[in-house]
Amino acid sequence: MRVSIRDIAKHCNMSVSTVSRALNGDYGVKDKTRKAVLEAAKELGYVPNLSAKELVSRKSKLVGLLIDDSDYEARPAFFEQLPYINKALALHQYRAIIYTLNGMGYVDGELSDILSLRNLSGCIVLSPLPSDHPLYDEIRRMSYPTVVLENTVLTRYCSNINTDEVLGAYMATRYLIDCGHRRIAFVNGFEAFEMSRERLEGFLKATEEAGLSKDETPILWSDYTGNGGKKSVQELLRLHPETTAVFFANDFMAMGAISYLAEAGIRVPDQLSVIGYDGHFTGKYYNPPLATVIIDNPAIGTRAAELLLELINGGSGKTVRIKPQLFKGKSVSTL
Amino acid sequence: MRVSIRDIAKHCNMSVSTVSRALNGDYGVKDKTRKAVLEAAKELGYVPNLSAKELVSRKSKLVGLLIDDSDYEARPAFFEQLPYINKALALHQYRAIIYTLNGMGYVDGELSDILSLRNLSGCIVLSPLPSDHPLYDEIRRMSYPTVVLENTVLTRYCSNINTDEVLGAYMATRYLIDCGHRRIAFVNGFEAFEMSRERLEGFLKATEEAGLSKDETPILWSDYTGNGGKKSVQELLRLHPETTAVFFANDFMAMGAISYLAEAGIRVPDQLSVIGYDGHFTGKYYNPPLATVIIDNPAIGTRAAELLLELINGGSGKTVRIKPQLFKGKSVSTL
DNA sequence: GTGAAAGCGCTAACAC
DNA sequence: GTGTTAGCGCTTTCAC
Repeated sequence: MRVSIRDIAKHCNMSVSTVSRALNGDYGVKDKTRKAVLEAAKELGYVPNLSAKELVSRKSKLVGLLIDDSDYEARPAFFEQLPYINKALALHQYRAIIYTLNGMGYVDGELSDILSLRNLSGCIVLSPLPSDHPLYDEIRRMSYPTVVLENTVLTRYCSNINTDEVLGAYMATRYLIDCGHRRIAFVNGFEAFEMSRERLEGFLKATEEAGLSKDETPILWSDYTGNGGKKSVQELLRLHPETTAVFFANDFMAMGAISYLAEAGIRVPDQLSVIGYDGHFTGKYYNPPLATVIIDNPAIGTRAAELLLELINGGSGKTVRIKPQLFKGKSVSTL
Repeated sequence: MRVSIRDIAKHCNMSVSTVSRALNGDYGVKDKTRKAVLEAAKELGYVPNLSAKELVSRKSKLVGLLIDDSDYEARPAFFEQLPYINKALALHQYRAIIYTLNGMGYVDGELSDILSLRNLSGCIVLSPLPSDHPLYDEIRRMSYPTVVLENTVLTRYCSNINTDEVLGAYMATRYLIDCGHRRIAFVNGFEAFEMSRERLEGFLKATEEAGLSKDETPILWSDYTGNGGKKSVQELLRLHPETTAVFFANDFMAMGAISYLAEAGIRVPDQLSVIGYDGHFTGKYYNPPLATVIIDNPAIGTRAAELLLELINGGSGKTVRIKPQLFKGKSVSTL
């Protein structure tokens, strides 16, 4: 049978409350007592029962991780963040339950239910969702500690963490400009995402600063997938054949485009320069190695977990911005 | 305050046990009673307290997902499987806790502790680990429902699920042979992994069947990373310049190699044919689209969860093999 | 510094 | 078919 604190108490000739206090590092136990308890616990192979702990304390050392239940392509960042989230949580004995929720079929109140069902201490919303998604409204009304990625949802109980997307897009565009390009197209992802709009802002900032006209810098809207990138670049070549460089709002679109261009006999970067966004790790093995803006997913994962722990411990919601970094690769030529 | 079954009982003028029975779909309650309870539950906004349920029933609807806490490159499959695992589990109200364990620093007994700490119903070991890893020994001794991926650990309480690696590697090699190649190299990953040895077996089966000699079919050992692939292809060109096709035991090695080859001015597939393994989704956006063997991660994820649920419900350990599928891409030429 | 006792929300005998 | 009651393993007053 399983060893409980009652067994330890018996073994040590003490009461269960003393054992409990000793085990939990509370004050009010003699060093000697604590030592005896700890020893007995080890000897008997005691493993605490968290269900019991959670029942009485009305909270668990469990947090929810929410990701959108969509295609894998839509959420590469999550998977680079996860180990870091887990590591930061584990430092404080927290664990993560993964919820894959259907972004489309979201039912109001779902999140609150998820949280209260298991007495979760809080949650991290990892997938970017359209800014007007009901989940965000619910978070604004809730009083559960929550951290939201890639979206601004700031309350007493909710922190945000984002890459500085405006800066990232600015850096990418600026790099193309610095390489002598003036005919620069931007292929963006879904407009409903806050990050898309911010990336656009960064693009515009750089092009305007360089005095490039709207005609020189066409903007296309796509869907963040490789296929979408392929289609967009086809359209781009048709409508704006004078383009010399394209900034794709993520790496997969850039890859899909380059793959298509190669088949069409258009060489990257000799005939067309391409830069992506995200810093997906396969980019460095791409042919050619893909210029991109690296998002610091380890930092985001770690900070997201830390922000959540702060909220759980009574802190207030805040916003954190992570700096991106340019990776030049070999997909951009100098004119 | 939070609504409990006691509140519902009061509200309906019944006892808590009746409410409990009604809520849990047990027999022994009149339809009318159940209906009243269900209605009251909804009206009052009742959310069950799983901690309490778990405490008394001594088990939870929680399973552990174990992944190795190594570089992202080492575990792409997991991330394609996760949504399917989650979906299959959710069908039976199960949820997954993610444990990132340090494969290197594994302490004997760790897994059992993880499982008993939260009364987990079982676990799925998702990352391939060296066959002699102590974790597998522990699983062989344990009596917790466990599903192991990519390794043969079969007990009363432990099922396996694997891709048919021998077949997959055979298909890849056979494809190269069918395209007229006779000088075929194989760049494998870590030998300590069961899947590596099986992939080798498939390679050998195909080459022997075609009557190719050992000299014609050199074997190199690498590490499943893009960088490793790059280094291996360099070595290969030096030692076996007569090679016309290379089979890499995963896609990232193949990508790293192609990326290097392009820089070195060697065209794929014109001068050297390349096929990978895994079917990583970025392969289809690669330049050129990468020939590979597609592992059916959705099926593996779903089946893994189902196997675990079977074990939890008293079933016995079994082995399941999933068929891989050839994707021809454009990285292999016909001689 | 330690013990006794109540109770967290729920299930499962056992009675009726 | 429904109610009563005794816990599940633990924390936390409140005494002493």
